[in-house]
Amino acid sequence: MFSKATEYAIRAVIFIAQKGSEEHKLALPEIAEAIQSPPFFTAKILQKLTNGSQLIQSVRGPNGGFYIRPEKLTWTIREILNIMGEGEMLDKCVLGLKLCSEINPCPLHEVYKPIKTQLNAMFENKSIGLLVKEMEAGQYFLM
Amino acid sequence: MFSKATEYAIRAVIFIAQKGSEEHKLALPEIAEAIQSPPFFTAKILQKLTNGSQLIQSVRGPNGGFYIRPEKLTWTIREILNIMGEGEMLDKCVLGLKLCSEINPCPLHEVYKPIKTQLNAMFENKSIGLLVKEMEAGQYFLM
DNA sequence: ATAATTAAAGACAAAGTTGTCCTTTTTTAT
DNA sequence: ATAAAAAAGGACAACTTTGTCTTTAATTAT
Repeated sequence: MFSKATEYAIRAVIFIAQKGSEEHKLALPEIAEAIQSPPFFTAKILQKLTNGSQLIQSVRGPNGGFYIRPEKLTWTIREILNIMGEGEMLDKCVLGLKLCSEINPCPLHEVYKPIKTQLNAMFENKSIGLLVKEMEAGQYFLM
Repeated sequence: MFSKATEYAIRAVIFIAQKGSEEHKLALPEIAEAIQSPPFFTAKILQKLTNGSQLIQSVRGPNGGFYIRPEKLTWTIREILNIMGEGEMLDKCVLGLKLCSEINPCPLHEVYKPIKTQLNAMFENKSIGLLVKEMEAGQYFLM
């Protein structure tokens, strides 16, 4: 469904939100280990998540690392997808038709419509903070 | 959601099933035109669909082209996905966890479960023949 | 101030995807 | 038999994705 980079991005953000804070930043190796992703590749992804939107924060030097500001916990997975450039997937036609719409539907348009709605809801309703709360309540895994 | 190749594959199969027959085979340029796909690339994809599974038939020479045997009309989109090597997408974890399962769930497992079920149903219930029938009933597009 | 630590940035490489073209093979029509 | 038509198959190129490594810059602790 998503690229490797996007999968790693979502997993990394959840882990950082769960285990990190401004007082206790997480270093790259720890993050990569926790989500079982290639460290150098993960570094690139985390840069993307810090750069424009500052969904996560990064600090260099001793005791540096990554954390997420509390106000960013209201952001949803949809925002991660947008940053990673895969947000359009949730609007696109299943068959890749550029002009697919209600008045110009592809053969799967009607069946896919409710599924697409649920996919959108899933990614727009699950905030990072909620995911962390759910993870604390149950036993979930990121690797 | 799917690769370009798979999108083209699904659209091509539907078009061939709708417009072609053993008596009236469809040539590559006509197919590529109808589904707005790059002709040479489409040729490669059609080869994949003929080779092992013979989901579609091909005949060389004058008046040659592509068509689909009536018995293949019971096959579903899922079969196309399998041939194109993207069938696993329907079983995989949204976050790409290799070990994600009921007892080892990722944070999105529960929300995604019913959606995955519907995606599977969508691709396994829509036979090629049914899609053609639906297309004849309404106004649908493949480009 | 200096050294150590950490992420940032850039270069690079391998593999996969998308797409094009050319030659060969098969089949049909004449 | 021959020529024409069509797909099959192989080679190739551009681009993207995934992944690695090295150097640089920033920060902190001493």
